[in-house]
Amino acid sequence: MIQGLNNKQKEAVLNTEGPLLILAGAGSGKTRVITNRIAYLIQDKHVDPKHILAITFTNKAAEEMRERVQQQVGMDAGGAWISTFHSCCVRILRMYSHLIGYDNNFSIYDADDQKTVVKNICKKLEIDTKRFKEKWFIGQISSAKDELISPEQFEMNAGSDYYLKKVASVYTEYQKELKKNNAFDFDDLICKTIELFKVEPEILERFQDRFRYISVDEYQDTNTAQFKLVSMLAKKYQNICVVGDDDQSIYKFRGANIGNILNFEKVFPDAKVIRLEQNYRSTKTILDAANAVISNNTQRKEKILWTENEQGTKIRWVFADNAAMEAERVVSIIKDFLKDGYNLNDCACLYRTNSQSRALEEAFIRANMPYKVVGGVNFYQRKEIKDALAYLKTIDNGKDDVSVRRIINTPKRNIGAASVNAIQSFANDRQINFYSALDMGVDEGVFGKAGEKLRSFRNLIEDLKAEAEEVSLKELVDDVLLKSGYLADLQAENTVESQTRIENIEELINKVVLYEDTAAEPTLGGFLEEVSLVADIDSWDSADDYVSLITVHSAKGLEFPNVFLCGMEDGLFPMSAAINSEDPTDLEEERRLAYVAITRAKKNLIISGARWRMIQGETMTSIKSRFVKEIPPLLIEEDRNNTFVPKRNEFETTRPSAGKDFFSAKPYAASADKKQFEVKNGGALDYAVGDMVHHMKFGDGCVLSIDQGGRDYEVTVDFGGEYGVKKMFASFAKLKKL
DNA sequence: CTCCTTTGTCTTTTT
DNA sequence: GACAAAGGAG
Repeated sequence: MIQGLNNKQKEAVLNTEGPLLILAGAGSGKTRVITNRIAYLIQDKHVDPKHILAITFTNKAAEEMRERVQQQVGMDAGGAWISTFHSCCVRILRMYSHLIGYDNNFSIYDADDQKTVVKNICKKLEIDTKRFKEKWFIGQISSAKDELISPEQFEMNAGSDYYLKKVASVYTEYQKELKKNNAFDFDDLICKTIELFKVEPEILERFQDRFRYISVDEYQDTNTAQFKLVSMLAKKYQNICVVGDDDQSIYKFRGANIGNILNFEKVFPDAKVIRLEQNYRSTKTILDAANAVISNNTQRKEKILWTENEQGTKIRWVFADNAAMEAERVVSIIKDFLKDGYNLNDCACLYRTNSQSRALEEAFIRANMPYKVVGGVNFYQRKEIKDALAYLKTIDNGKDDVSVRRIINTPKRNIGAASVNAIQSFANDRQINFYSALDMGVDEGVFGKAGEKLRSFRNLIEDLKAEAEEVSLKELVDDVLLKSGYLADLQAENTVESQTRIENIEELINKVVLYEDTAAEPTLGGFLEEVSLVADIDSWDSADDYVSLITVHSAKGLEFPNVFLCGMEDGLFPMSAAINSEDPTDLEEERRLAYVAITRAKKNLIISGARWRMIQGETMTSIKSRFVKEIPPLLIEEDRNNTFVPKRNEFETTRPSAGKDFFSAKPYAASADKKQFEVKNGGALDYAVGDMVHHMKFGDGCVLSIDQGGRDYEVTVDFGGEYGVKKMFASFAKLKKL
């Protein structure tokens, strides 16, 4: 069990009794320690697997850990709970949520559902959603829940503050609404489990006795509520092991509380602390760079990560002219790696924001190189999938108003807002759920002309409900799509888009089949639950050969021989919001994110950026990220194939909001359109000094001068009036001669 | 009631 | 530029 572990790691594995805090630096083998620890408990200490609870950050990590434990122990560790906080809580709530006033077949609401609920509440409370965004309320409510603040407490804390009072009223309504719909949001899963434990101490004790050995991975990213939950569970036996690295805390925005690392020793006073500081993953160069960057943070536990690995190659810095060319360069470097014997899945492109994947994707498609975008628009967030799931949720949980309202007119049944409002007010009058109101109202004939349409919808749902008891899940889903007319509608549309939607639905059916084949006791509720808790990263599979395109957040916990860190420009990474924030810890969080990104690399790290980039439809110019500048120059070299156009930096001054519309034209695509680019710039412009020209934004103006600047022309135009004299690049301004 | 056009917002990051 | 939400015409 402890072979091949270093002394510190051994110590961490063998210390099974009592509270233990493991501070594990990046690449220090913490996953290995946790799995070995669990295996050691089962095999050497003869602990029954059912007494073990291991919390991981993603389902993927849980699955992997389960496999590795099984491999080591050579037996089924099935009795052990290895899961995420959320799945763990769902499991508990499915058994006992009736004790806190919910049905055990509750729905789980995602961000979209939350927004729908809040939107309705705002309408009811006459809150202007232009001034107060639904998202803002959801954020406030979520942070409150992360800190275990109830609506009542929130109201009290709000005092006479106008804004907080508004939030309090929405929060109160929101909780009422969710309860009425028999639904939990993600935060509720944690909070309501805690509530259950508080209300029913004997249930808590049952779980305390069950989970005598608890471990929590990625401890730095737990929030207050999650910490409270594990503390409660571990209170009786005190065998709790948490593993984390404060330098990799990147979820502050989600309520993660670094204080948990400090608090741990307060809540568990005899906690032992073990530091894992030897890195087995990266070359010296990469590790030195990571250490240099993170040392600029003031808010951290000082630690020294070291490695016995070789020095390795220098980090490469690529600064391309625009995002397309950056992507081209990434692709060509990957081709070089392939020549060196690497596979595609040895390579990953990491970026700060999901929107950056597009430029890379285009380059990969052009190069005919297999790639996979991890994350982006989650499969389960697609319209067609959400629609299908809303049908299933309606069948499973008739109280789920959000789902019923979603599908009542999808596909089109000529049931409009008027009918929906009529049902809602009927429901309000009788204090019943939306669907019950629909059901009763139809029978009592209170909906007038719309009655027949509503009746056939009601009959459809009742029909499917009855069927759900009889047939397999797959048959049920098939029939939902068939009898609702949803599939027929898509087929009739017959567009490329509707075709992809059908394919996605087929994919969903595959997942249903897979679930039915693998689950011990497949149920509709079980399927819906599995589906609502998937993370982006869960779909990632290291076995297939493709390049991974992934956000830095999602890449946490992964490692690749060759890492491309793309879009390293000031304003993008770190984001300008963090740069301009009054709170200096925002920038530190960005730096930790950069640290996470750098430490994903084992052998080669390529950092790239683009001088010009389209952001929200506007082209911006940027400079090298401050984080790249924090890497000692000795460790980094300029990419040889860099194209450098010095003149362009002059335009930085025109950048932020003042020069908003300055480069309002389409960026040219990279090599595919290169010819076009050269013609446009090498060839003569069709206007000259003194000509009148037209600009999309500024209107008509007179050309004052044309200068050769870098590889483009700089044109100065006097537009007169409010815009005055503007300087711009010919290829971007798209001026038309009048 | 639906469809089409226009307008506005958005990009941090996710269980 | 992309997408959702709101507004207006049929």
